[in-house]
Amino acid sequence: MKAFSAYKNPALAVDLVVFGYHEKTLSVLLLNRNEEPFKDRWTLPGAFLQMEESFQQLCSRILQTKLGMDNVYLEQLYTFDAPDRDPRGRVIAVAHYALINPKKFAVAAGKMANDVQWFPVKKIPALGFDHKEIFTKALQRLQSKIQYFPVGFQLLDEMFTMSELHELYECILGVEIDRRNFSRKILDAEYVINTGIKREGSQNRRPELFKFNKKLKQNNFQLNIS
Amino acid sequence: MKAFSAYKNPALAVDLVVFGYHEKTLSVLLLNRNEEPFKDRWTLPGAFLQMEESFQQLCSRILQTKLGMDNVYLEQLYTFDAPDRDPRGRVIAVAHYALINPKKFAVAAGKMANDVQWFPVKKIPALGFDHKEIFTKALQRLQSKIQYFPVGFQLLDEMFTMSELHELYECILGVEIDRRNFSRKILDAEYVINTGIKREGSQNRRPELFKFNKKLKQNNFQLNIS
DNA sequence: GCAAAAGTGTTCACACTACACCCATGT
DNA sequence: ACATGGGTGTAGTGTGAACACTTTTGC
Repeated sequence: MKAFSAYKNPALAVDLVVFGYHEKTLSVLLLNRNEEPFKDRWTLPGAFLQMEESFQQLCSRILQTKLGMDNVYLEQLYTFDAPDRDPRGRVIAVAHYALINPKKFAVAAGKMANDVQWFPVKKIPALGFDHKEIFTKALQRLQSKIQYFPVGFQLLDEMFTMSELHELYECILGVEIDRRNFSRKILDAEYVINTGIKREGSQNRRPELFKFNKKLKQNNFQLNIS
Repeated sequence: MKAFSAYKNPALAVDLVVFGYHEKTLSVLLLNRNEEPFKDRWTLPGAFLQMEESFQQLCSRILQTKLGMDNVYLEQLYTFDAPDRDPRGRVIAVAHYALINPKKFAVAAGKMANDVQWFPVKKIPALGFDHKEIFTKALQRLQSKIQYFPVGFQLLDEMFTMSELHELYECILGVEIDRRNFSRKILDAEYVINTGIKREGSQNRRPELFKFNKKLKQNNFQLNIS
């Protein structure tokens, strides 16, 4: 039995598309590279896989060390294999995307110097490597998945109003959705549970607060956007 | 700038789930391993990635050398990373699935000794490694994708009857679909073009032959199964 | 004429859209 | 009283599921 590691293998990395939702804007976390190649260019956070590490562990490592985050929604996206995608040599990137609530990691904002920044998805700068392609694929995945699967709650607080959820969907999908029909669909699908609590401090009528229904039996939800 | 290949990296392989449709049955190609580990067990065909090779190229290499096939529909499925998935050491597998028409590769049947065989998806034997998991994921992907995307034509001949297409969908999805409603949906979505030719040799009325509409503008198709 | 598969049409119910109206709260 | 956002209801339309009938062919 041969030892594979004796052979030359391509390097294996994970790149992360970290989505955050804040002030009615969907954003992505980017790092400003401080070394070649692509020095001073914005890129997705990433790291190389260690020999005994799972993707999950590596993702956590990236999120913790570079971004001070933990315990977030993660999903494998796609594996990018273009032989010339990294000028340093052959690097295969297993892209993942994460959904986080930026508010929860405000503590880590100290680390957030000029070299780590949120960028609205509508205003992504030029990216190094093939990261633009990765980002685009991640956004598409999120947009299609949110139409039939309860993803997106990870971007909000524990409790949220129907309006906030509605705005999130409109923001991610980039379309207008009828407020009342949306509400009915969410309720019919039993995506959320009414906590009975109402949010105080509003200028108008106090909206009801909902939380995500974690014990969702079967998924009836289907949004049908263009 | 460091040379990555100097470091120890996990080995990188591609495993293939090759689907074929024949005599109203969806099948998968399996290889009988003739070496350890999992000697004499059935496994998915696969191979290790070479340093300058793309996934696409590697898939072609596997299909050609092991199976005598070429020019097939291919799609990346998922990347499997469990550290213990291969007893020989750390191997990451980038799974792909392929759709082929077995009839077209009947020539290669000479190669098809006891060690390469089609297995109906309903009768998959115990598989080595984590290949059962890979197979399951591939089938699920195919089942969901066929409901909204014109995949599946690759499994049929160039020209086919509506009944054949209908049977294919029922077979892949494992449900009954109303013949007439199905036909209307396929036609409305402009998935197919009526060639005007009718198939001879039938015992009954001669069915019209269709071919896949390759110039499909936008995809209206949506099947909505269970 | 009969059986069996292929082609076409029709009804009906429900789901989704597009609305309107009332309620609660601050100014 | 009014403006603003929140909560609920309803009428109409269109799509899709369920179903029936006619046509073509071999025996």
